[in-house]
Amino acid sequence: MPRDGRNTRQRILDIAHRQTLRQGFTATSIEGILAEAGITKGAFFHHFKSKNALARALVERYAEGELQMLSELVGRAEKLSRDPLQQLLLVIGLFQEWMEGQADPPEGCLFASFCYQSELFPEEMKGIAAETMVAWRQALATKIRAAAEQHPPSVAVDAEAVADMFTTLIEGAFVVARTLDAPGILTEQLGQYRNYLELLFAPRR
Amino acid sequence: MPRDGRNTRQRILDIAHRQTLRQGFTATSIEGILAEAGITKGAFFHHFKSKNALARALVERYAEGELQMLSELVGRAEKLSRDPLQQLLLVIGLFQEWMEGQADPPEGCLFASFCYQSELFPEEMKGIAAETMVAWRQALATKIRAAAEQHPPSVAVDAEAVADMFTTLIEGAFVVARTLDAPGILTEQLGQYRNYLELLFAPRR
DNA sequence: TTTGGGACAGACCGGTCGGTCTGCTAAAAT
DNA sequence: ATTTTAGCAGACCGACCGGTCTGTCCCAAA
Repeated sequence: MPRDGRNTRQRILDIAHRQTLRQGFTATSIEGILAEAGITKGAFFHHFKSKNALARALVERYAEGELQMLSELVGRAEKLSRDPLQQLLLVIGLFQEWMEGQADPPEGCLFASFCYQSELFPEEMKGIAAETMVAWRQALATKIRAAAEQHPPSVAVDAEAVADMFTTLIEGAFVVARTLDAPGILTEQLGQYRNYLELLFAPRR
Repeated sequence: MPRDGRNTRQRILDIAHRQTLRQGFTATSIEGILAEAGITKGAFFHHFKSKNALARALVERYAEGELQMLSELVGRAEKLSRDPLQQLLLVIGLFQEWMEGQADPPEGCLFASFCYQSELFPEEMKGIAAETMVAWRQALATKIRAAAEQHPPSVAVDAEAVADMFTTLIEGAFVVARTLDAPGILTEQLGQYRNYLELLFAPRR
């Protein structure tokens, strides 16, 4: 095998990812990627048979990353505490911690970027994003149900809805943070979510 | 004055709005708008001097609508109750009511659609969106502070953060709802928000 | 009745973008 | 040493898209 092309492929994906978050995938021209990567069309079309193939690779890679982060966070939380409520709070806290520790924190969600252009791409791409979100929902909902058993909530708790609130807040926080130029919104809103969970499962005195 | 061109202008804006939510503004070609509107380029460029002017008009009109809805909801809530907490809950409830009553409920937020392409447009367009979001924040934060005075919260309440949660949840809910093909997410998450507010200001027994 | 301008129609142009194709180069396999 | 092939370069093409320009029609004011 000749020289290793995986570096080039990764660079293309990285650059395309950043540009997509900034200008959307449609406005992300292949030539723009080439310019930033310092390569030519030959290189690009050697790695991706079309621009849509690049889109697919982008969301697939992103989905894998998100799923990996989910399992890692849940795993760590389960080792740090036995109580499901604490595990929940830990998942959120560890997520906040991770974000604040990032050198260049995420500027947005790739799924969100594509979802506002959904008509341009095959349905299956939305399916990949949907699967990822459902995975988070299920993982968190399981913990929420377990927490509700050990800490009888003061009001009825819809586990799925409370779980979806996590994804919802993150997606929304990206939009609001970008619009207001206030990156702090993300951790702030996750703090509110933690607050909500604690109130939900707090013993009524 | 010859025949009235305001109808045409409105139709262009309506069609452009819908297409932008579905494919993003970049992929929304002028010719695509013309085809759906049954007009020609002459008509379009008579009403808008450029495609970017159309973008501006779109977000301006949208911002006006959002501000009007804010003042209308707050006004109605203030007439329906004297208690600031109830007013808050009413604003959310009335918003839910309005959405469920819509023949074709909103498919997304125009600000969000533009924010994921922010690099393509002048900064002032983001400013318009920001002003709108800040208006909601301030209106809600005022109510939240008033509610906190009359109903001493069980934990510290960051009025701005709790207010921003409304916008955040809506923006996020649009993304999640579109991705999961589950339009119900929006009212569901607003229900969680109401829940949170009630828990925040509930008397501890 | 004339005329001026707003409301369009539609041909046309220049640039950009996705995609193709041919060919070069270096390293691994034989 | 030769062959093979992944990795890449870059000229080229056709389609599309934003924008311009000229011309037409219609209504209102003079």
